[in-house]
Amino acid sequence: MSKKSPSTRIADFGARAGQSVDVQGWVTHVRSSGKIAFVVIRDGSGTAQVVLVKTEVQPEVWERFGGLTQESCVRLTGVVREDKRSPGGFELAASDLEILGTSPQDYPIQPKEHGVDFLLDHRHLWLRSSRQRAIARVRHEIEQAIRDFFYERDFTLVDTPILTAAIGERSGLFATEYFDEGTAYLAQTGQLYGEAAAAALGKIYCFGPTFRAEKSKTRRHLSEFWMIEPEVAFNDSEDNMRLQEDFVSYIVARAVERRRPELEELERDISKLERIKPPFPRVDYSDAVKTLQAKGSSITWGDDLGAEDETLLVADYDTPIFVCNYPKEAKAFYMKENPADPRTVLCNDCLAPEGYGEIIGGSQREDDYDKLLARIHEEKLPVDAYGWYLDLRKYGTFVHSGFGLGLERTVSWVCGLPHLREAIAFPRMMNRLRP
RNA sequence: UGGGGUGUAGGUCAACUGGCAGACCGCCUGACUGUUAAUCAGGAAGUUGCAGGUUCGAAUCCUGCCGCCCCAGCCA
Repeated sequence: MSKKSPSTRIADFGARAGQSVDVQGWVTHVRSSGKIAFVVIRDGSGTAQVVLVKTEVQPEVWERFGGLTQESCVRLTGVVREDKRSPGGFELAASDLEILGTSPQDYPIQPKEHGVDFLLDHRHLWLRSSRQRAIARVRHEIEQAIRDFFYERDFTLVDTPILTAAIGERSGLFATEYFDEGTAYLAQTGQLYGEAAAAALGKIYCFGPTFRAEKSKTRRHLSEFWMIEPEVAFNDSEDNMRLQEDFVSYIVARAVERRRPELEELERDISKLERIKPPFPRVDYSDAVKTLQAKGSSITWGDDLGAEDETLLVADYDTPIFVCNYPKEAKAFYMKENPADPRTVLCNDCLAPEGYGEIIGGSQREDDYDKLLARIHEEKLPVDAYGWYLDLRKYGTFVHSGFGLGLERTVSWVCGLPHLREAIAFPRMMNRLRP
């Protein structure tokens, strides 16, 4: 490929009206009317219509145009001009066309309906479509908002390990051999390491991929997903929920503020997002059970909320809600016993509206050495593996709380996606390891 | 893992009670100087998921297997 002057981004067309520029990108569409042709190209910054007139270009340029196919990579030279008939308001009157990368005639993705399986098989190409680009940009904005939120509040980012010994959640683990140390497991959470870091730095968060080998095939589960887990020294469960509602509201507001065009591309009802403001309603677990029973659910005290129960409960609200203080048996061993009702623990789930379900699980952590040890025994967990975790209660134990927010579930909710699989570039699910 | 559904052209789907394998989109060829998922004319394109069975005859009925989707459980 030849070296030429720096190319112009389509996003900058407005500032270059009347000037001659070079543009590099991929052909998304070709329309021809005999002696005039329209080529739509995409360069990552935007899409633009290019106009070629047969009588105004060299014969070989017109010839090359005839060879254009969907997703050909091209370099175009021409003058930017304003034109109401062009989709972006500007178009390029082309004088030269160079094909940088050809594309055969069998490009599989059409601007029409496709089945999910087909699209996921072609995920590497599907990403080029406008809807997928919009989702990627919203996800990016949310990730940046997350980092900004914690940075502004003086949290320290701590990267926790992905390869771990058996520790953390109960459900399925991915295993791999680890030198002479036996089996290592892909991390399901960074929380326990986060607790250790909180005693060093006060306010911390970790943000990374987590792995669950659960054999679940639902619209709300991935085998590999990204989780944000803050942990704050001296926060109790109430402080924890205040942090959560501020955090979620900040993320949503940021997406609405800076990614409105993308949300419109996704046909998201933005008014529903604009209602997301703190405080979020708190519903005590025991009250939730009574409400659900009154609505006809078969739930009894002690059960975890099923998906149907969540939907039933959330139907009364148009903001996220907190369901607080679940029975001990339904929750993880590290959650702090509720002094007001020892059958329960100081915890909360945050349920998103519109049926998106649980986006956060959070709790105050058990800071009493003996009670924590007793819970480890009750759950029949290997005490040896938790020696270092118990040390956090042995050496200067402290009230602390934290939570985990599922990134893909949040992105799905903000974008209004029907399934989690579109919320990440290359989803990993039970039956999908490639591309 | 359990329950329900589904599998036909590159894609999305039709095909009545078992009776000639179809449509649209895309692609190819041609026409067209302002198209917006252009339009018009023509064309190519199939091991009906796989294996077996019933039948004069199977995309269609039966058995087994496989893939995928939805729901549930688990969770974020």
